[in-house]
Amino acid sequence: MQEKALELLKLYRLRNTAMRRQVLELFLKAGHKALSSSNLESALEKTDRITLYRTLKTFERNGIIHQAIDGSGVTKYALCHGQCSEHDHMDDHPHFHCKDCGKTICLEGKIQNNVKVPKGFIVQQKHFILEGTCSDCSN
Amino acid sequence: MQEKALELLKLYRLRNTAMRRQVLELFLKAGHKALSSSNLESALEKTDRITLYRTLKTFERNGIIHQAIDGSGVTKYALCHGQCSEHDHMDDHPHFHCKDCGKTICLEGKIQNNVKVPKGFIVQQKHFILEGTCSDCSN
DNA sequence: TTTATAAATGCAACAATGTTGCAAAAATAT
DNA sequence: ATATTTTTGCAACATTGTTGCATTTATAAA
Ligand SMILES: [Mn+2]
Ligand SMILES: [Mn+2]
Ligand SMILES: [Zn+2]
Ligand SMILES: [Zn+2]
Repeated sequence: MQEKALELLKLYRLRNTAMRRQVLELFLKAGHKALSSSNLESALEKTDRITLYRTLKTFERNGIIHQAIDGSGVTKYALCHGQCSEHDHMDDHPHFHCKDCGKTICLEGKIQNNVKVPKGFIVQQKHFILEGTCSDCSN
Repeated sequence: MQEKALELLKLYRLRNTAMRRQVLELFLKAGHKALSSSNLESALEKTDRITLYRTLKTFERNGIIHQAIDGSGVTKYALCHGQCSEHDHMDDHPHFHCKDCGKTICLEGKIQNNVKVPKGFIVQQKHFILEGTCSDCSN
């Protein structure tokens, strides 16, 4: 994971700092699971929430992570698996939010939509949230 | 509108207070538009944000209003037009969020979904958010 | 390898929002 | 009119988002 993290930082021309390395490793480890600031904070050795905040913004801006909208009111991010770029995130997949454990994960597949919007409305992005119980919690 | 508000309070057996009447009237006037606490606060004459908070919770609990999840990070509520009940909201319709003016509205129609969830996952609710530019902002 | 430069960090500071406890006030039931 | 039950308003606290600025650090240049 460490190599992958360094690789990514180099690829995106971001300076190699302890915070960035660690946060990136946590996202790589998380895979399709979305992480909140507080998730990350408790997993980090040294934690300054402002620096973390800016790190997340930087990663988001660069298309390394995307916000996983889950309707919980908690801001969560997950690794971009496809190819995202600045302000043009391709995270066009549904998210599942478990009400029991609070976990949010990125699901496979594109969002289908046959929603009719009123005249004059222009749709630029879509978010599909499924809420319920995850496999860990349903047993 | 005043009569309608009083009617609803009676129907749900909620005590007729100034805050409840006014908030309800604002929702009735808003129609399909979702309102945030701060929206409401600036529209109210007398505003105690805690009382407003509890009023919204009460209305939500009773199925008078539902949260309009729009991914903006701002909690917004809109009138339940169908028949919602405690903890069983039927707000099974998409929401449109305008990035330009921040407005969120409830769209017509049920949410379609052909999303495949992994084994063991149980879906209880769905949210569909369309983001873009509303008719007021697209001109 | 040292030094210069550009960027990131850490802290203070502030705002907004969510949330509970509790005494006082108000709405309804008796 | 009075008793009972709810609601309100305030204090208080927590979490999160956000910016400015001086200091530190990473990288580029010499
Ligand atoms: Mn995702
Ligand atoms: Mn709605
Ligand atoms: Zn779960
Ligand atoms: Zn708009």
